Amino acid sequence: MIQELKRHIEEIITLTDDEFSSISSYFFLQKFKKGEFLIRQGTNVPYTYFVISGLLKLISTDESGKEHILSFAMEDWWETDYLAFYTKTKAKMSLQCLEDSDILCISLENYHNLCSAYPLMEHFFLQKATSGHIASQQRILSLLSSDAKERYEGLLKRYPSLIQRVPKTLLAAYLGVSRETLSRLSS
Amino acid sequence: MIQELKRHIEEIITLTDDEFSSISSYFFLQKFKKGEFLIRQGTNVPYTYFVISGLLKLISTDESGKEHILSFAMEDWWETDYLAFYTKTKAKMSLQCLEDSDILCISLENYHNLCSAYPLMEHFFLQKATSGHIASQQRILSLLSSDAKERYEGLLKRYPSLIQRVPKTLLAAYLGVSRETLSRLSS
DNA sequence: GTCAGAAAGTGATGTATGTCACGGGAGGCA
DNA sequence: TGCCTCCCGTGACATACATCACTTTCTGAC
Repeated sequence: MIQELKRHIEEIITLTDDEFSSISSYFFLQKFKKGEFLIRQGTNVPYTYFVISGLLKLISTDESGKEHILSFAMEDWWETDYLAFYTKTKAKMSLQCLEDSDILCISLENYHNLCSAYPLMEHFFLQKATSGHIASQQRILSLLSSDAKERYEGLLKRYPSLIQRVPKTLLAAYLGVSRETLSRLSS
Repeated sequence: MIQELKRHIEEIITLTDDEFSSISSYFFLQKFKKGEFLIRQGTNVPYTYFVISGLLKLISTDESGKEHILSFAMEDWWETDYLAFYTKTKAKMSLQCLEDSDILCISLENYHNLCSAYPLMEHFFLQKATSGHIASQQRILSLLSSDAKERYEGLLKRYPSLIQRVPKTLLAAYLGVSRETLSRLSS
């Protein structure tokens, strides 16, 4: 199970077995059932999560009760409410399981200690943060420049497996269109 | 001039004068006039830029010739086409001066060398990348959940100085609405 | 197998926003 | 002064999309 993390980290840096076994001790494994919350809007956010298997959604619910999906976190994704996590403030988002999931958790303190002990890991996280930033920018561009249909096609192209795994209602909440509009696009 | 960079870095980490003077040698200063391009869509992106003074826009021009603004880079901002910069591919965006600007430039090679020589700087860049990611996520949320008027008011609140510095046409291109719609919001 | 709830399609209608066209004002420059 | 360009406002009209209401299909629990 923890081997998934090793494989993932070694896509970017190389580690000895000893190093990795020490690194892995900064994490702990937790299993969640479909529907369970890892983070609830308004509560503390003690961990950042790494998805070994399963699928999560990061959502923000507005005053009118409408759910907006900031991201789907699949295998090999890091996710949390980063602002709340780093600043120790209350979550502005919720993180919820769409499937039964195996998750590695790391606390803020352990995260800092890990980076101090292993500068290579800081390098690893920098690359992850950078590519996350690039991906967000791409999404902003698609929201600025594409209509609903183009955004939908782009999503299918980038994550073809998603359409099998989540109901269209959720894809709509990710794309920023109504369920009905998305339904009419397909026809 | 280079002191702006020192002050900026020291908001996050602390450096001796010697360390900083060595760090600063990885950068060089360049002045740009209003209207000049730091990056042109379709060309190489040899540098990441730090804005000492002035104002830039990071834009993507679509097939129909319409400009979309990914960000305004003001004093103390780091900006480039990150994807093109890190992967040494051609720029998908342009970076252009909205005012005469003083800019520090760092090449990819120097960036890597700087991070290797000064792990503290890697830590600094990690924090910057993280907060950039958080800010992008906030922007995605506002595009998903707010209408044009709310987005405009949010922008004014976050960057009240912008409205003095850039024409409304550009604010519209940032918010993802037409110039005309934005104009009608104010009335 | 039955039933309740979720998911998905679809019609009618309302609305926010885009597009096109025009005019007026402010500022740079010969 | 006159001219040109950019910026901004505004009216008329088109359209993409939201919302509401209804129906059908699917699925999972018992």
